[in-house]
Amino acid sequence: MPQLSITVEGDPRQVEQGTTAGDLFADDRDVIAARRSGALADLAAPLRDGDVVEPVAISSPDGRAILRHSTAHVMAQAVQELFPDARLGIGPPIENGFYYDFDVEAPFTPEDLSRVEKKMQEIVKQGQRFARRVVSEDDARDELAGEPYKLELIGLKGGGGEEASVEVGGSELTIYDNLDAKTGVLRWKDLCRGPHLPTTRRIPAFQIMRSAAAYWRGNEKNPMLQRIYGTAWESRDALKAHLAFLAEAEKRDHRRLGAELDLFSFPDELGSGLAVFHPKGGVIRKVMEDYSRQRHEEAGYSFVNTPHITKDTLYKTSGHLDWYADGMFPPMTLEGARYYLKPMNCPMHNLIFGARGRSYRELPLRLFEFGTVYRYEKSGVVHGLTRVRGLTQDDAHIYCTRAQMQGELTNLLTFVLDLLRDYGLEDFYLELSTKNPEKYIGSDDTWSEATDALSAAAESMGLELVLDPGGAAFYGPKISVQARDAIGRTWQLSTIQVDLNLPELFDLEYQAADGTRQRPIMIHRALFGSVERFFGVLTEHYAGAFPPWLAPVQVVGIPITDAHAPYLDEIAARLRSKGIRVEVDTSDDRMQKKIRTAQKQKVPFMLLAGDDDVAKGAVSFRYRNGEQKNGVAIEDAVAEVVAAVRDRVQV
RNA sequence: GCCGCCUUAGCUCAGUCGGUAGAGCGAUUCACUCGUAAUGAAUAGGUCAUCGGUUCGAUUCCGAUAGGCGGCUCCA
Repeated sequence: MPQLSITVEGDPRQVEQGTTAGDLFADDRDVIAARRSGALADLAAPLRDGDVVEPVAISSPDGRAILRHSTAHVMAQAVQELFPDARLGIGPPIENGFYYDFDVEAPFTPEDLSRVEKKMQEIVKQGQRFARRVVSEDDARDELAGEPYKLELIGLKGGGGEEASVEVGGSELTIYDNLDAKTGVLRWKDLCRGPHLPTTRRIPAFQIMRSAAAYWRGNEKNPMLQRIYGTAWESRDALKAHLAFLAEAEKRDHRRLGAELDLFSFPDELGSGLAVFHPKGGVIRKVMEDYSRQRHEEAGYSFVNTPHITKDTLYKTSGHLDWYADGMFPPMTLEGARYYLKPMNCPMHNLIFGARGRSYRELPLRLFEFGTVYRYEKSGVVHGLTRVRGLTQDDAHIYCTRAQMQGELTNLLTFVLDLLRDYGLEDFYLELSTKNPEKYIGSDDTWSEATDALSAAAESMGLELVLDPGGAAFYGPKISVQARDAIGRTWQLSTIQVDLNLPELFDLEYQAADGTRQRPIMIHRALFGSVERFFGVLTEHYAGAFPPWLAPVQVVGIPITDAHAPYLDEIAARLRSKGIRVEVDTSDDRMQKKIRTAQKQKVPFMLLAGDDDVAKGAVSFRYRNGEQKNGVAIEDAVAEVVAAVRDRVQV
C-alpha cells in the first residue's frame, strides 16, 4: 500500500492511502469534522500526501457552525417531505443557530412548525449519512431543475458574494446526498459547499425557534420567502443554557424595564415611535445630558441651538431631499413654502458657520447641540427606544482645515472610547462604512481622502475596524460604534463622519493666513448617537441596575418602624444637600416589604435605621446584591454614597 | 413598507362553544409598628384597542384602521 506523510495535531505520521480524518479521530465522538491543510473538510474526506490535519470539535465555533448547517439541511429535508411543493432558498448557519428559506404557497403555521420539528427528530434518529459529491455545472443544473433558486445560485457562482457562499462558495460545485443508514438509498440532496456532520445522528440537540418572511437574496423587489429559524447545540445542556439565556435576556429588555422601573412609555395617543420620559427616566437623561455638556465644554465645543422645522430649500441645498425624502415626515405648506420637520442638524450648523466670514484662527470650530430630529421610520422597523421617530442627537459639526483633520479625528476617537468607558459599555466594535456606489456625491478622490483619514486615525490608535462596504451616508464615510442589546442585536451608537462634500454644497469658506479663501473640512459626529437609543442600550447593559451616578433614586431610607422615619429624614436631608437623590419610604408597608420594593426598583443603596442605629448615631446599609453592613456612622455612610456617585462606579 | 402573530383593569394574565367579565400584583382606605425580598382586611378600577359589517343580541364571528411583537428591507 502506498503511504502518505501527514501531520496530525503537530505530529508527523505515515498512514495508508485512503485513510480519512474520520479514521484518525475515530475514538473521539466530539470530533465531527477536520481542518485539512487549513480548510474545513468532512471526516469522510480522504487525506492527501502532505496534509496537516486538525480535529474540529462539535463545541468549537467551527464545529457548531457545521452542526447548525447540517441541522438546517435536516430541516429542509423535513419541510420538503411534509410540503413537497416547497422550493429551497438558502440555509446557512448563523450566530446561535441557523435558518432555511422556503418558497411555499402559504406561510408556516405554528402547527406546521411542530410537525417539521417532529419530522426532523425522525430524520436525526435514522442516522442518515451526509455524502459529498462533486458535480459539473451542467449536471448540477440537471439535478436541480426543480429548484429555481438553486439554479440562480449556480449562475452566481464566483460572483454571488456573501449570500451564496454556503451553497456555491467552494472551488468546485458539490452536492450533499443524505443516504439511508442501512440501505444507502438517496433520501434527499442539496447543493452545498459543506462540510457536514458524518450522519444526522450526530445532532445532539436542536429546536425550531420561529418563522418569519424574508426577501430572496435580501432584496425587497424579489419574492418573499418563508424563513424558519432554529438553533442547535453540542449537548442538551448547551441548548438548555441557550434557552435560559434567552429567557434571562427577555427580563433585561429595555422596553420591559422601561415600564417596570417607570422610566418611559410610548402613549398610543402620540403615535408609533414617539416616547415620553417619566420622571425617573427623565433624571437619567438629565444626568447623561449634563455630563455630556460638561465634557463637550471641556473639549472646546461651542453650544448652539437650531429650530425643529425649516423650509425645504435647506434640504434641497444639502441634497437630503434627493436621498431621504421618503424618510422625512411630509411637509406642511404655508405662505407658499413647504416646511419640513428637521431630520438632521448638519445643514443648520452649516448656516451658522456661514453666517459671517470665518478666519483660519477660529478653526477648528466645533458646534454642538442636543438636536431633536424627526424621521419617518417605516412602521415595521420602529423598536422601543432603539429605533424611534423622534430622537435627540448629541450632535456636533467640526469645521477644520485639512491639516487639522487628522488630529481632530484621533481626539474624537479618544473622546468616544472615554465616553463608552464612563458608561461601562464594553460589548461593541468599530465599523468603517465606505462609499455606496449607488448613493454618493462628490469625486472619488475626496472619498478616498476622507476614508483614508478615518482608517489612519483608527490605525494610529491601534483600533481595529470592521469593514461595512457601501454603508456610508451620501456625503462621506464614517466610523461607527456598534453595540449589542440583550439578545445580541447590534445598534449603531456613536458615529464620526468625514465630509468634504457638504462644505462645497453650502459654499463654506474661511480666510487662510495667506489671505486666500479655503474650503473647510466638516466632521459630523454624535457620541451617544441618539440619546434615546443610548438610553435603551444602557438600560439593557445594566439590566436596569444603573450605577449610582445614573440611578434615578440613589438611596432609599427604610425605617424599621414609623418612629425611625424622622431620624432617616435628617440623614436624607444631609445626603440631599450633597446632591444625592434620596427618598425615605414612609408608606405603611412593613420593613421587609420596603426592602423588597427598593430591591425590585434596583435602588443602589438602602439605608435602614431602627433603635440600635438611632442609639449609636448610625445607619445600616443594604446593597443591591443583598449584602449588608450594620452600624455605620452617619458621617461614613454619607461619604460612601457620595464617593460612589462621584467616582461613577458600579456597585 | 413587506410576511406572520398579537391587543380583556395601571401591570401580568384567566374567561365567555355569541346572551356586555374574573384573579394576582399595583392603587386607595383602615388596622398592625415589625431588624434585611411580600402583615391582614376592605374599596375603587374595564364601552373587552378603535370604527364598520353579520346577528334578535358581538368582547367573542368577518373586515378596515391604530398600536404592539418576531423577522426581512431600510436607517442621513
